[in-house]
Amino acid sequence: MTKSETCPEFGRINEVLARVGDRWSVLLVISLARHGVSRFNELKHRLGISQRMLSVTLKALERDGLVLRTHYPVIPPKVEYALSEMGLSFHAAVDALGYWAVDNLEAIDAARAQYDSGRTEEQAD
Amino acid sequence: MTKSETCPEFGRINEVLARVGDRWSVLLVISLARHGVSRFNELKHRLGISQRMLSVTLKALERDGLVLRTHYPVIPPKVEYALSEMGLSFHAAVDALGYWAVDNLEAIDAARAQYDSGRTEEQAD
DNA sequence: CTGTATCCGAGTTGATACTG
DNA sequence: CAGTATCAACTCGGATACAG
Repeated sequence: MTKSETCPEFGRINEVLARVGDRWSVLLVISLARHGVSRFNELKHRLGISQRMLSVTLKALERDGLVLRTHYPVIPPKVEYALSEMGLSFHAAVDALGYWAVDNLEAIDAARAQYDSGRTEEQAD
Repeated sequence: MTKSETCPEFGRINEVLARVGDRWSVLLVISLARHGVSRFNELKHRLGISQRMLSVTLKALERDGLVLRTHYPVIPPKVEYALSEMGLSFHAAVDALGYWAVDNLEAIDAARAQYDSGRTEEQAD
């Protein structure tokens, strides 16, 4: 684990965020919050995620207690995924970040444009 | 960019979050918020980050307008980094996530322990 | 349908060395 | 002190094939 002991100051927080803050986890949580209980292939399609990553991410999220898995012993198999209470609270925090992103999209683009134009002048050789 | 078009449902937001939501960016913003204006090596030590990643992340953050860079033309060189207004607002959102992580550390550990113990029983062959 | 196992290319990160 | 360049190691994600 290269990331477990980044620095004493952040320690576990960083670890948790690293685990639960990756791209697919976040997307999965948002998607589950929006669409409610969903099935495997449903999520797969909705997110455009590979089976492998969906399986891996879902399992990690389940292990961390953010996602609830319900397996119906029928044929063909049927499994439903839903957010737990903790998953819901996590979504709230993530959503805040999402809103921030929306609110600051323009500002970021502007900052980038300005930064890039500044650099362009310099490399005008 | 492999991540730009994850899925039509999330688009740009996902892109921004991917850019600004990575491990080092988050840590850097938190650290700058806590300790205020900081210098390069100061951050390097504080976070236990490599020169390369610090340089890369700082530059990206500066380009996105989250971090302000002040370069003093003295010898030896002195450069100070600080959060911009946008960086501050980003920190607010990120902090919420940090608090969530702190608040749910125990619950996550518990969930993991339970999940793992459940699996241990099963593989008792 | 819901997964798991394997292979493999691509992107990321860190160590090291060097510059201003 | 504050970076940048380069290279090797590692991780991640996707495709594929197979299993329950």
